[in-house]
Amino acid sequence: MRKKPKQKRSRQMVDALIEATAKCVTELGLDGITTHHIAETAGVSVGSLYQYFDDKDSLVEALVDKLANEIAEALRRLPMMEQAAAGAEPAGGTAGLRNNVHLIIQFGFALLNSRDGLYLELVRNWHSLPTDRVMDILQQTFMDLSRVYFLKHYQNTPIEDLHVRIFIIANSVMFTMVRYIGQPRMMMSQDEITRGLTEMVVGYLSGEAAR
Amino acid sequence: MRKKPKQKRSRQMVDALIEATAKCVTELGLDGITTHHIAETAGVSVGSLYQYFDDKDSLVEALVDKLANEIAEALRRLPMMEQAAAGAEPAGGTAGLRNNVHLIIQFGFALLNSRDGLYLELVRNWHSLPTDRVMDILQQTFMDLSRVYFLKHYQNTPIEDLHVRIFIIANSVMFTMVRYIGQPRMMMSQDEITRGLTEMVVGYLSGEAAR
Amino acid sequence: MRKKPKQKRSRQMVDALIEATAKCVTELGLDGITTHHIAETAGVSVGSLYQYFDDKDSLVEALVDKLANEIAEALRRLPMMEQAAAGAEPAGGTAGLRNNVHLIIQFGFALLNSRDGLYLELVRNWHSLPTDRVMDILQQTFMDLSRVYFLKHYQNTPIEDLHVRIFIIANSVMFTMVRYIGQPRMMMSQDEITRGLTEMVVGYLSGEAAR
Amino acid sequence: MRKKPKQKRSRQMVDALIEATAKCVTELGLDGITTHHIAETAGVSVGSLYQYFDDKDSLVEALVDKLANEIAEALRRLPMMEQAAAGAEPAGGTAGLRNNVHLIIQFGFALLNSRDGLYLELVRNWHSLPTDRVMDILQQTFMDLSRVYFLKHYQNTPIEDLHVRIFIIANSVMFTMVRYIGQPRMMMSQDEITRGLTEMVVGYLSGEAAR
DNA sequence: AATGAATGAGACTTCATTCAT
DNA sequence: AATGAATGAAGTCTCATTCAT
Repeated sequence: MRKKPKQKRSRQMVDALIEATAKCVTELGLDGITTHHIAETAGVSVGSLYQYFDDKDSLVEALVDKLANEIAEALRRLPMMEQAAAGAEPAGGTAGLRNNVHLIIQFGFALLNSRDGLYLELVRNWHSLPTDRVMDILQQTFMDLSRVYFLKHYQNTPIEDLHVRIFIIANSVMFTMVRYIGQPRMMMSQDEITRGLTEMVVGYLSGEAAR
Repeated sequence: MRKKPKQKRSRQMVDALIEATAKCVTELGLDGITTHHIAETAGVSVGSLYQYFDDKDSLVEALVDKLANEIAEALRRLPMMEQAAAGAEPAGGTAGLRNNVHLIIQFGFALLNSRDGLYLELVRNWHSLPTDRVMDILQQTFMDLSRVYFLKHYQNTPIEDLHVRIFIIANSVMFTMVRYIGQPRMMMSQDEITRGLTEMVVGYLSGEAAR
Repeated sequence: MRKKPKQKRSRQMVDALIEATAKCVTELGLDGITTHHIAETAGVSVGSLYQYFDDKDSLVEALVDKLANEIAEALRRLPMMEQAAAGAEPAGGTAGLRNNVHLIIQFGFALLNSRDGLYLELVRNWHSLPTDRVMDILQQTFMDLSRVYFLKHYQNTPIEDLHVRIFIIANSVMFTMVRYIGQPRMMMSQDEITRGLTEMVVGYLSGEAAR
Repeated sequence: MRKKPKQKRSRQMVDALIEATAKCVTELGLDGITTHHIAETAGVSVGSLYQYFDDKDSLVEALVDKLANEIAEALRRLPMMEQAAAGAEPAGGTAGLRNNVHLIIQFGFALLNSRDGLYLELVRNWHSLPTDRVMDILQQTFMDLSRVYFLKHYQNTPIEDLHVRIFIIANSVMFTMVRYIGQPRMMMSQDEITRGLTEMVVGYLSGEAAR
């Protein structure tokens, strides 16, 4: 970012531009956007755009950053997360785990379907984006959540490779969902996918080898 | 494809162009390639390129097609596949399944790491490619393989949602691997990922709910 | 036209581009022009061209439009037209008609010879241009003029097929002139053609069958 | 033309290429044709095309030449022409003239509408073609025909400017017809145009000033 | 003679970025 | 600070013509 938006005016401008970028991405796809489109959508001139952002990529980066924070925030507000944060004892047994996994996956689907597919488009193009921060946030969040469970139930024999499991699960779930939504002809219901993913994840997290 | 390469000469040209496309993709990324680059890499003129392909996209499509066939071929040559095709009885029990899953995942990693990351780059950009055929091939292959196992072991109570499981597994495994390889700072070994994925997949396929 | 040239600067640019197009057409022929040529002639970059016009055709269209208006304006300023517009009584008898027809044909020749043959080149290529508007303007003008005469002299028995006569005359005169000018080796003088055309037109308009 | 087609094979090839050119022109328009299209339509290779013609323009030139001869031939076969050639006395008075003019104009319309608009397209593009020869042929023909009439009827006072009149008439008639056919929305019938043109021409040829 | 693969100059158009006002 | 006109490099694709076989 070229300038630190200290003044109110500037922050408004920056926000407007980021939001315009979001709109353009949903409407034109990540590589359909142009600086003119974004400026026009934001109701400002291209010149102003370059006053606040070094180049087109910085804009997208800022958008991704913003969304990452939004997601982190939304995650933190999930019931289970708040409970965990509050030090509450998680629902015991596999049933509780399954329930929470299920909720998170539903949350993921809701996210990917929200904002007119903005997240979907961004996840699709994650490889040309600085998505790492987002994934980090997600993984960290899941990690925190999982740790609570495992500290609780298997504290005697802690899982060594938790970070590996989290990595695998996060990516498996996320990209399976994205691929599913992207499918034109859906040969299976979202509910089936949700249940399947839940099954897989719970099995993996609580499986024999986990102990 | 604009012309049916009947003559020997033509097929060479087509192959050279596709191979040049492959090279350019690995060197410049999928959306860094240009028709001139490809032609130059193939050692011919742009005109020749358009003599054999309608446009740039057709070239990429041809490349994807070719690779899809290569992969299908390679899969068919995997020991377990040949045995299955030969009607051989699969190794019994979970151990046999685990072993095969492990082998397939290793095969996948080998594939993604081969060709200087060509596959990696293509999978990354699957959303802007006619990847469906490839995924179809892969899923079909896995489906065939899985069926053998399940017909064998659970023929009394066949798995209703096999296609859902295959979809989930194929995407989970593939994109987790891609994400792993794409990670600049690897915090875990490929072996850990391989074992983790194997664990997850086997658990999912042979879990309680599968019966 | 891509942008409404509201600002002074814009209108200058648009005019410069249209004028450059005119120059290129006279120098290179209608299908010898290129966007780069035009931009260069106008002293701007190709990009600017596309800032104001959708494509090459739009430019030519704008040129034709502009010229059409110029011609219409010039016609309106012809003595006979002003008189007619003012409701003045046209010179009586065939002599008056002949005189006016003669003047219009001379005007036509002057037009086709002006601007370094710009009009000539455009009329030659009328079939690939939106020339309809121009012809409409011309025909309408002639129609108006003619009507005055005929209302005056033959009001008892108005000419039923006036529009047919105008169509025939307009095209006959215009293309005969164009063909004449295009002839490399002129075997007859422009004056002879002018008189011949006048003769033919007057004869046709005031002939027996006209009554 | 690069080679004189002495052998039978060659002449066939040349004819096939010219005919293919004709077909392409009617189907694609004069500036839609490509050498490949023509060669393919003729059922030969591009190379062969260049064996017999220097370049694309030579091909079109040959086509125009061929058509010019066909037209000349067709004209010569018109009843009035045969009679004139046979030294027969033309039908006396204006009635005979009118009748013949009418027939020629109908012949012209038939020609322009024949061959799927081939002639139409060529006349439209006369300016980029070596049409002069054709016009010469037509004018000469008309000149011959007219001369018979005028020698007969006005031999005492021969028309000085016959060539001017012929030039004017030929172009007037031809381009008025072309323009008429080209009109998408026909606001008048072909018959009206034919009669109008006849009227004009006859009036011009037999008018006061002609004597 | 015939073929048709190969050539490559050149046309059109886009769009990130700059800079004078 | 804001504007938006101007830039021009770069990319895609066409097609007349040549030349090795």
